[in-house]
Amino acid sequence: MGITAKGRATRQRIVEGAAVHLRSAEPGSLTLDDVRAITGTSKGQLFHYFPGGKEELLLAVARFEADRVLDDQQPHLGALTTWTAWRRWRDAVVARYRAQGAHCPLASLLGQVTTTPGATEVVATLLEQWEGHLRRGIVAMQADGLVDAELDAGRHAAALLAGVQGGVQVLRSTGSSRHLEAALDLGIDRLRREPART
Amino acid sequence: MGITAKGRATRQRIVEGAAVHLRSAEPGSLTLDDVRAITGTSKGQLFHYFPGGKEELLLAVARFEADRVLDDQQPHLGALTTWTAWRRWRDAVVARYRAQGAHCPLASLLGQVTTTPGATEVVATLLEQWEGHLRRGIVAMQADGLVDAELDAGRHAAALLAGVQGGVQVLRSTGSSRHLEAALDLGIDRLRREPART
DNA sequence: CGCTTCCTGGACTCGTCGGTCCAGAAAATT
DNA sequence: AATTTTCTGGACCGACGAGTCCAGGAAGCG
Repeated sequence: MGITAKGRATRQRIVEGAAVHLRSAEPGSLTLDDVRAITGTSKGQLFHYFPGGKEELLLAVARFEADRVLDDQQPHLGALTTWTAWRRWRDAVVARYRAQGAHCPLASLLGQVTTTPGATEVVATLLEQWEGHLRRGIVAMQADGLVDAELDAGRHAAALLAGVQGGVQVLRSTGSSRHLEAALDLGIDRLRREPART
Repeated sequence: MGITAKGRATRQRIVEGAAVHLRSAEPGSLTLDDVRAITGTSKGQLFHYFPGGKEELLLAVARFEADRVLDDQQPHLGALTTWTAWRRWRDAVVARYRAQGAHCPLASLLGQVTTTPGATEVVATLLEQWEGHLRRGIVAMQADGLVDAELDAGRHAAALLAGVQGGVQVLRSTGSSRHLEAALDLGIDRLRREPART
């Protein structure tokens, strides 16, 4: 019945191994043989733990990576209640993606999953949580009178998230973090100056 | 010697046919047989016109599509000299990507090209031109006194481009144009209110 | 018309990769 | 200890798709 501790360990090893491969120089397209090689497992095990085959495996890895994305921005992202926190968050994002360079594990991953409901769901969830953190941060700042209460928090959170996403994408293509930094700096700065309206 | 008119026509037919396929429901991965089927050509022709094989073909299609991206934003993008022009440009971008929905031909295309210098070059060029238009628009507005002259045009152009890119990406994942619109509207609005600084 | 060059078609090869299958080792359970 | 379940290894298969090759048709050219 069910699964043993050993089994769970192996499954975990597979997911993490695949993730490691994605972070390597040339992730290109991840093949099951790649996973086998890096994790020291056999085809049998792969299909034992992921009966849905490659797709199920990749989706598991995608979820794993999606969690990392947010984790890497903590603890700042979870407590954007002061300008200092925003600043630290900004730095963490820039640092993370600059270090990552052209290799966005999630991106190269999702490029391989045939556009299936599962894949979009992973992305949607990630974006939702991310934006939620930003929005709650803005609201908290408003509650403390640090940001104009009139400002539409949801709208600004959405725009900021878009800026970050786009900045990262440009960074992946050109290698420069200029756009990411501009989007972050101007986006955060915008929160300060909103009261100047009319 | 060289190439005849007939040959050029065939080559063009191949590129455009491939582009059509990418715009269809399930572009997934474009195979040479797909191209063959849709363009009524043979393997021989494909390799005759693209000796570099699939990669060279895909790159040609990518360049073709990249041009379309900017063309679809004209004439507005080329003459962002009034607030009305900015508004129209904004609407054109939203309309284009909303219509396109989850299918970004360029994105699904570049996902298939093994990260080669050629691929990044296409993207880099596109982004560069795009940003150049935005920057020149801001500068023009500054010259006419419609935008604060102190404002860093390059920085704002970069942030705006990032917002658009990210907005489109979110739209591709979630189907909602909320982020794209927020990024555009707040980004453009920011140009108006900059003088409020300090 | 003869000759060269370009264009077209499609059969064929060959590597890759996801997925299947089953035999047997290792644990758990009684 | 017996038996049942879970775990592991790897040989094997079949599909698919990129790229090769060459024979033959069309078009330019003296």
